[in-house]
Amino acid sequence: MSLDINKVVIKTSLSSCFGSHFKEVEGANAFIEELAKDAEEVSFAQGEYVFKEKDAPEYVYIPESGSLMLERSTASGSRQVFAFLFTGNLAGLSENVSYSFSAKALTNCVVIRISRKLMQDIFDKYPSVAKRYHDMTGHILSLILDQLFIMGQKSAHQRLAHFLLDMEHRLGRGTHRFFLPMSRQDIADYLGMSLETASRGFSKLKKDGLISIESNYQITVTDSEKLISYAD
Amino acid sequence: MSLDINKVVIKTSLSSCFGSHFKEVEGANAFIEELAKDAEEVSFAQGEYVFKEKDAPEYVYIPESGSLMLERSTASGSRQVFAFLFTGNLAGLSENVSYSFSAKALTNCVVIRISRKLMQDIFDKYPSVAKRYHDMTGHILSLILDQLFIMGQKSAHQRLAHFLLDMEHRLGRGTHRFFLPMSRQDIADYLGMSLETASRGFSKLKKDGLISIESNYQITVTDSEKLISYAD
DNA sequence: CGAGCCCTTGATGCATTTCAACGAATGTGG
DNA sequence: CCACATTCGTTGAAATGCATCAAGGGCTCG
Repeated sequence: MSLDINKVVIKTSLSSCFGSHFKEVEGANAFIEELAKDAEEVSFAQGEYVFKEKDAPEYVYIPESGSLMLERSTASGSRQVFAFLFTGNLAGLSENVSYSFSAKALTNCVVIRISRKLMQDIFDKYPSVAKRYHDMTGHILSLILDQLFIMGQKSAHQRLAHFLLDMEHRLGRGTHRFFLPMSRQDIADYLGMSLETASRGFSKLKKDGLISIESNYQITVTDSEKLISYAD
Repeated sequence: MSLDINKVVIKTSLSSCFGSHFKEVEGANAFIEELAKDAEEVSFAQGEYVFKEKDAPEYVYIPESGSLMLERSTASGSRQVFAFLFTGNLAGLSENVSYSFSAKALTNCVVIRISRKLMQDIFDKYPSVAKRYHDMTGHILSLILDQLFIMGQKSAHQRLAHFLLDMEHRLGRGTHRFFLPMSRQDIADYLGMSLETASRGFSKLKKDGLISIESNYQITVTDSEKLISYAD
């Protein structure tokens, strides 16, 4: 039940999650001290579930290394992927009765686990922290609206192009090259298309010279402008 | 700059928005007093915009009578409808820099307009009210996730069936009969399909005896069970 | 080297879009 | 009050994008 808040990966994850100027927020330091006492690092192997739908939402989670996927499955076996989470993203923020989705480890990963009770106690003491957290919720809401917009508007190949630009931005660390931690099936379930359509999309973008595929998961965007205009 | 909080429609709208037990929340009464002083009723004619994308998000809005539609349009003229709002729903809750969508009046309507500054002041004074508001945001987030799920999973006709069940629930006031305030085009843009596909969906559901169409906008669900299993 | 897994590619069929015409309801001006 | 225009919804036919079914290829691991 303790967290080494001096570890670089943890500092990085927290500041990426709560924002770079979080330390200036009143109560931020107290919050971090509480994390040091009560939060934990937890490891998950690839394919394990960090939490499942219907679990009581006792914690929120911040990936420190590795990737997660938020998904909801139906009785009939089909699945919708809601989001992919990387270092410093936040999972499980706003459900009350139970989670409405599961979080699955895409890779071996380490997550920071924070109890909701701790969050709530800090919110009660430090409204500024609560406000920041609420802003984060609003930001996530707007990201989901963007996703909804894309799902409603674009053709399958356009959605894929859009997805790749998002991944380039989030995984590329300033370069055009990135490693996808998820399978074609995961991508397809995220974008609401079949595995085959996703695969054909990759092939087409490659053939048209917009991306290159070093290996199945290693992608480079070779023509950002065209990819952007294709995704438009 | 004042609101008659004793008017029945206003009481109804507020309690439907903030929840029936809101009065028991610490600070709820103070909040309502502030509304009485600073909030306003504003009227809009059918087709007018309550707010537009890129407006500074100065207010939040609660429809008191009539219906709103939240939409985002592209330069190329296409449009995604994010939600339909009726009495007691909430619009504009969580954007920071600007709204990421516009709110259009589907009918002549009256909305309660509350300044964000007032909300923030109350939140600072009464964390319980802030908490309730945050819970509402979380609830909306889960509604949008449901919508995203539906968009990713279902066929066009299934999405339409799902939509009609939602409208029955929200507009039917306990009966199976309801009046749709939006056009076929609006429905199509909400569900990510063409106007014609939406229309064919209505026709099919009617032919199969799951709904009856008294007029273009007056719908009765005649076989709930079948409609539910069709939407599943 | 073979097994298993994931990805790719091809062929086919179906769902949905697009294009086009028609019909119903509403409003307007002669 | 009736012709006419306008708007919105329905329906049909053709075209197309995507899913599905099916086979094959490449990679990894034992």
